[in-house]
Amino acid sequence: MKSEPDTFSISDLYKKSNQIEHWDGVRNYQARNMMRDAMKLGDQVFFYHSNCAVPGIVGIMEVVKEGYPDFSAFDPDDPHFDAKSDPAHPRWMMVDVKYVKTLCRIITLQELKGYPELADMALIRRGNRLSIMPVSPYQWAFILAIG
DNA sequence: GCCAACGTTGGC
DNA sequence: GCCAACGTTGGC
Repeated sequence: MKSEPDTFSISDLYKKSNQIEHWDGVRNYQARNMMRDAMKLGDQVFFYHSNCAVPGIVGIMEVVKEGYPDFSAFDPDDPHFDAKSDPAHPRWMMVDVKYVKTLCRIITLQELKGYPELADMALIRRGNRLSIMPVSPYQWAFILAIG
């Protein structure tokens, strides 16, 4: 899962009470579908810092609540407000994630691009701007091992 | 700040 | 349903 550290970084998650945050504001159908259908309780997730000086994987978190309506879409004062989503027919979903650990170093996008083993990763493929992407068990183990 | 790559919107 | 215009993402 990507987040811009200027907006919400892994240390912001660390500082949350219970170290839990709801992953609101995602307004992309593919990403929503993953939170709605694919992400299950206890699933581990990489935290990726995007749109910053050194983009890359910075830590690990865990799904502690499965997909449910993103209430930030209902609030006209919220920057992620969407009039087409209402509580009766919520369009956008989110999950809750909990801090697990911060990696000892940033595994940078530049480094990730260098491994043939990761060539199939959605993150690596050119032009992929999804904010939530799948990681295969092999890719997960590989990245943990180089971290 | 630039710009390529996407996703969304809306006229037709 | 097509597709041009537009907005956004995010690396660089």
